Amino acid sequence: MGSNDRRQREKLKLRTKILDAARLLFAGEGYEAVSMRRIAEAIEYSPTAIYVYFADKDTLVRELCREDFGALAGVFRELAAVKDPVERIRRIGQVYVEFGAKYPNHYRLMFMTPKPFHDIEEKDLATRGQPDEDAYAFLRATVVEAIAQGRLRPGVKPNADLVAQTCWAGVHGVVGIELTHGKDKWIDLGSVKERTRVMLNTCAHGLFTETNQARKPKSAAKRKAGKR
Amino acid sequence: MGSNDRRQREKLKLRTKILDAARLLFAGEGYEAVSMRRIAEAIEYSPTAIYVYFADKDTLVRELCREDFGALAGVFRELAAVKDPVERIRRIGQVYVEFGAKYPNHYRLMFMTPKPFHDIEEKDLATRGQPDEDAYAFLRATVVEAIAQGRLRPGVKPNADLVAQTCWAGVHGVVGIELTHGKDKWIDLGSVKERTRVMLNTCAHGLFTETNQARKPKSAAKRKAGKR
DNA sequence: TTGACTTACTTAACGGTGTTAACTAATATG
DNA sequence: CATATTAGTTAACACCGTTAAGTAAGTCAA
Repeated sequence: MGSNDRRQREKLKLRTKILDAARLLFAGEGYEAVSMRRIAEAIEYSPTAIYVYFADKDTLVRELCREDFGALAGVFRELAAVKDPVERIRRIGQVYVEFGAKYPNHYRLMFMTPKPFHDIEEKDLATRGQPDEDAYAFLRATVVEAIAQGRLRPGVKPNADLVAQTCWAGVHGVVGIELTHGKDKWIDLGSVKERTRVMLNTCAHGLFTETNQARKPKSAAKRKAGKR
Repeated sequence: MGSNDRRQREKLKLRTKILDAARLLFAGEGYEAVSMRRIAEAIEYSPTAIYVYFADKDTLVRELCREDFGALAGVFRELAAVKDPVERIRRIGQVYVEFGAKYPNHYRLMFMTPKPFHDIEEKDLATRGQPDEDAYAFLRATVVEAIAQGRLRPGVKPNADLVAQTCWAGVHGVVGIELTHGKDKWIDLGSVKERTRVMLNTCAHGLFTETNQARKPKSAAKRKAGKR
């Protein structure tokens, strides 16, 4: 039955070929440019062959994004090494913006396009492993940690989701403006890097307190590890 | 020559009719749903008649958005009455988010879709009166005022564009998340209103200082007007 | 080994899209 | 009154995502 294995391997190979061809078009020219017919031409199959591997165009492109955003989740996992939770949030934000700026079309699809109505309420396993959800979970966990350490600025409601969503919205906005208005001439946009820095400072000062609090310099001085 | 006038009036009337038909489709179902043929059916003309009035679909829909966003610019103008610049920025943000949440498709087109490459560099008059540019100019002017009053938090670089863009990115992110993930089940999103509030507090505390500074309670006490 | 079944793929077509070319009828102007 | 312009038409082009129907090849039980 080894031939069955071979057939499966070949199937996977074509599937990969489809994804690669689609990725090339998508990354460079965006969702609209990815047409079933163009992919078909690239892989030298008929357009309908693609439907053996993917239910429709949207499924195909989303799968491609899911794969590529796995890389983002990977970088996030490395950031677990950053001890200080507030500093970790800064790093998450930095990485997030870099990723968005690097893969604008991926970002647009994943974070600027509503998901197609998944009408069956298959909440459990179907949605596991989605990089956007994982990324949010990671950010949220970091916020939980910060709250547990009493790092919230007085007056900020200790709601992990609310705080995480505010941080997310901040960097999300920076990316969004970059992608949508980055090439406009009427607005004097500085570098993404600087705008990200200012946004992260704003979130840090607006939502959290520094490790070294002015009033308790001694107790804070103990926690030197994990700072940049 | 009076008949010429009448003809012009009738032309304008049909133009308006086209825009209204397009608006109805666009607001409810989004850009894709606005097809030249659907509009044509609604106004009982042939699809090509539309091209007498608008160069292409994109021009049509953008014109429609431009008109509707004039309302936003109008609300902004009212906000000029708010004396305290930081408070005014909060109000701008509130109005901005409300508008985005109310007209998601308009917002998506204006602030989440890159403008089609306007290849001729007609920077001057062609782009005047664009509501997005006006809105940004208004926000920026308010930031300039805040800076002039020495309201920047120490450590924030006194760059009006940078600060304005950070505020903008903040609320832009709140709207973006609402529009894209507002109906997702995997994320625990609170109300837009609350998320906006937290974001605006974050910006206020992260970028500015309050009028009543702790160290100078007397000089600050004089400025009671314009505060909520 | 043969016949039934399954898999991987093809061709042809359906109903849609934005847009253009060519034409017509009505109006405005010299 | 002839000519030019305007506002609208029909028909077509070149795409699009997707499906139905058919085909050739491989698998597998009898």
